Amino acid sequence: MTDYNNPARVRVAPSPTGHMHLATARTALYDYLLAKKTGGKFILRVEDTDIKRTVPGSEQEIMDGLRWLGLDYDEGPDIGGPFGPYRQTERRDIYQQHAKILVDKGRAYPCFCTPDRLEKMRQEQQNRKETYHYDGTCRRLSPDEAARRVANGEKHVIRFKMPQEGSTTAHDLLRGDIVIENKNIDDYVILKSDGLPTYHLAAMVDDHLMQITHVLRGSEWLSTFPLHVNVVRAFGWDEPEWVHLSLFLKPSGKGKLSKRDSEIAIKDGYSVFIKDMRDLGFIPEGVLNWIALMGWGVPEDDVMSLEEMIKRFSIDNLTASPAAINFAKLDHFNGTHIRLLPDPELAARIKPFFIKAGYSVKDDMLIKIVPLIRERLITLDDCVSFAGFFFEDVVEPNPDDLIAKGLDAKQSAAIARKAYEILSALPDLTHQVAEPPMRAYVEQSGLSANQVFGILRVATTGQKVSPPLFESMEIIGKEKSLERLKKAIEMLEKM
RNA sequence: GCCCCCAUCGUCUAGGGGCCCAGGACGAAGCCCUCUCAAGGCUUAAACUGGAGUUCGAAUCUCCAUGGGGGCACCA
Repeated sequence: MTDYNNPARVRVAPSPTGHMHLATARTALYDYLLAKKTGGKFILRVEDTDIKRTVPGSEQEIMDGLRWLGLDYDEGPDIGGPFGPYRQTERRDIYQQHAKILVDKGRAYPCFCTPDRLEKMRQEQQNRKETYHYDGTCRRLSPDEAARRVANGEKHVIRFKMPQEGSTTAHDLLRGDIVIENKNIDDYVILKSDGLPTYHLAAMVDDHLMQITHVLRGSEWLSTFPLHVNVVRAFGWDEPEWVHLSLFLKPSGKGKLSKRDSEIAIKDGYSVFIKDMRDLGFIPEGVLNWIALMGWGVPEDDVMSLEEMIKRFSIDNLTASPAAINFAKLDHFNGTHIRLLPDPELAARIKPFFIKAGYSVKDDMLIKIVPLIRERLITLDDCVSFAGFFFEDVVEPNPDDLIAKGLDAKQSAAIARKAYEILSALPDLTHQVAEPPMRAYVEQSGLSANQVFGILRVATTGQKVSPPLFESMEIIGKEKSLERLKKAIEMLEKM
């Protein structure tokens, strides 16, 4: 059982090597929930030690993404904090000092093997169908000789000296003890020849120095978990609590979700990148609820706000098995949370989508439209296809759509003329005023409401599917509604 | 190939030895409501990977097999 009474310090530590991914968002969410639940701190640390892979703008995208989701961090590269800097390339000296500590302790050693030699060795081992492992050439160097060569300026890396005997037991909150034979763990490079650390050093040093209490990370780290535990112990530090989260799988369930999958998803209006989510019309509440439940089992009432998630979150309810992502479920949560938004809030959120589609939005009209389309939206972007016609001067219906089901153009025109007659005689077209006489007409004409209202719908909105007819005409206004109806009559008469 | 992790409806999951001929959600199908489309309500189909144990009793514990996933870099 996890103690939720002590403030936790948790961190999300993405590397700025591309677009921010769903999995990063979920780790951040759980981190955030744990921090808030315990009154602790949620920290963003940027792991940018691989200069070659660093993508400009990526760090900003991560920060924007976290804020868009509403996962505001308490400490981070742009806002600082008591344990900074929060960008690993700015902590270079710290890692070098710590690498030296390990070397002095005899727990790490300089390695002068060239990348070429290593690559050749890898090839040979592969040919012999062996697992790649460092052959220990430099491990066998005497400390004096190694020190001399380092002093001579010879190019080198620092490797961690794994014990060659025995086994390591590492404890994970979700999976219990993980035991592995030490001989199966290589002497990993912890400090590269460019002077920057690898993850194995940097993350361990930072987590300790930043007083991280719980490390939540993807289960792709499970295989190097025992190494990390050894590094921490070599320093003589206390370990944080470790939680290896389940992986996200492709929608097919075949293989780990990768950045490539976004290219496929985008064709269907989905994405695995947070920045796309926003543009596609997904809202943070929906995305959060969706990713929260992949890897976290809640018995019932699975529609939750961030606040509710904080209340209900528990590490013990996290699941260890990989989860295939399911965009249909994202639709569901997005639609559900859209329906939960108050009118003015929803209005503010859909406005940019109308504008992006080229409409000039009138706010007074927008607020009236919101209740009509709320329960019809899966994404915010859907507002355009549902309600764009409200901001249109004229609509261009497909003539064939004006013909009611089971009737011909002539009959449809007659109905339209009658409707025009009834509606134009009314003082205004509020739905309370307009609907009763039209219902009465349907009644006495022997036609179906579907037929009559269908013609009116296509005539006034220009589309076969629309928000409720009379409520829509009310917003369009009497003048414009009749104008559109008249035009439709003309179209029908020409057929 | 080697090492590690995981295993309940199509998907996400509840389940901690009897409360389970297995519950919820998404999706699917049907019905109701209905001016279209939704939303909403009701209903149905749909799962404990297999085999050995342990036990009076196993979805739950153990082992093996199988399947799935991850890792095997001077990447994170």
